[in-house]
Amino acid sequence: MSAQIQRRRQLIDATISEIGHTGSLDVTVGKIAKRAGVSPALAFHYFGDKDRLFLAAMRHILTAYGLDVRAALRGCSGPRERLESIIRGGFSEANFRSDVIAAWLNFYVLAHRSSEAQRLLTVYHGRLHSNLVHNLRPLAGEAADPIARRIAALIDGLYLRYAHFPSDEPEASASAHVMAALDNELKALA
Amino acid sequence: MSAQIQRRRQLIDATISEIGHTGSLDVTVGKIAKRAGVSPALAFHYFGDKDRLFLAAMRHILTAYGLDVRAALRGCSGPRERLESIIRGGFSEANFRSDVIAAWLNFYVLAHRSSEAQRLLTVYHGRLHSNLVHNLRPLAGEAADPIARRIAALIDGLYLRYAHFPSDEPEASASAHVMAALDNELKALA
DNA sequence: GTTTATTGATTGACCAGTCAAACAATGCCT
DNA sequence: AGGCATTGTTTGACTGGTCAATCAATAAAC
Repeated sequence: MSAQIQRRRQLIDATISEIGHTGSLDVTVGKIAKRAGVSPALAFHYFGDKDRLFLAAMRHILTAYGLDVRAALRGCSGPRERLESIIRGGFSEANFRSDVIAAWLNFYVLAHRSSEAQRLLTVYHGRLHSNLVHNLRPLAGEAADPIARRIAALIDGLYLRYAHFPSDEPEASASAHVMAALDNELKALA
Repeated sequence: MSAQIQRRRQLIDATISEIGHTGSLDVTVGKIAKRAGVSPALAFHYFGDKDRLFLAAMRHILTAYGLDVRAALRGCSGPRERLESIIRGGFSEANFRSDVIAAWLNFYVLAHRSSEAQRLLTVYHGRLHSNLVHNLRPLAGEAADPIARRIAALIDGLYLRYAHFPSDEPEASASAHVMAALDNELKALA
């Protein structure tokens, strides 16, 4: 029973790591298994097929991200503080690792083919959007929705850039950019 | 001699179209050739290998984009007008087709592996950035650089979202979002 | 008749997924 | 405690299919 979840976890980690290494979903189950130190057949035994292994890896990343944000939100009082937590969550250490970024990017590509991937992506977008809107409402009223869309897109865009030019936008700078944009949005309302 | 460029063009179009159809770079030369109405061997004859065919397709998209923007800039007088042209260029009909978007997305993934792809991507980023900065300078002075980074990232982010939720952000709305962000940036300086 | 364009046939590598068998642990009976 | 069955874990060997790339041969053009 314990071996089961241990192996699954091992294989999921190896999957993310291997995607990060090659930079694409063009990764063989053999390579993943070797990285995890088990035989390829075991991966099929636990996940059924390659796609389900990828989806499990992505689900793992998404829940980790969700936990991160929720933990950060716990210590906040005002909406402004909460918005900053949400923003920082997107660029937190755990999500800004280059292998995680590569997995995200490829996840976007996978969403073109796999309806389950598309569903997961929709869940992420929906959560981010509603988090942003909820905390923007008291500060921006009616304008909360369009502002949230711009902030979310800006986060994605900065993320995408970091994926290829790490030195360009280090972690802190990425958050700072989004904060600045948020400031501008709110200032413009006055 | 003319057949050469005609076939190349045919194959490049088929490549983009096929990437758009499957939504990924996981596309066989056979499929591309069939779509172009020629034998697979011909693709190898003209492009050498698969990667070079992809790169040629991407170069084609990038030059088309560059021409679009340059043409739009021609009719503009002030920096503000030029900025709007640049923004609209990113979301122009030609670049906002779903197959072109799919190609872009996969191009980002390809840039992880292929140094030539990375080079092309850098060229695009550099051109966009310098276009933005050049026209922001008279309006924003010192702040031109960081603003340009945010605008560029916002464009990329909105583009990425449209890739999966076309109904969410129709063409006009995407430009409008970026214009709004630009307004906010400039207003905040005052 | 020579060059250019094009193809069909083929090859060699790789890879997702299967399967039956080996191996380990766990409990259960006496 | 010691054997024995049952269940879960892990693997090596294999297969069927796919695909990039090659090449020698044919058709077209000039």
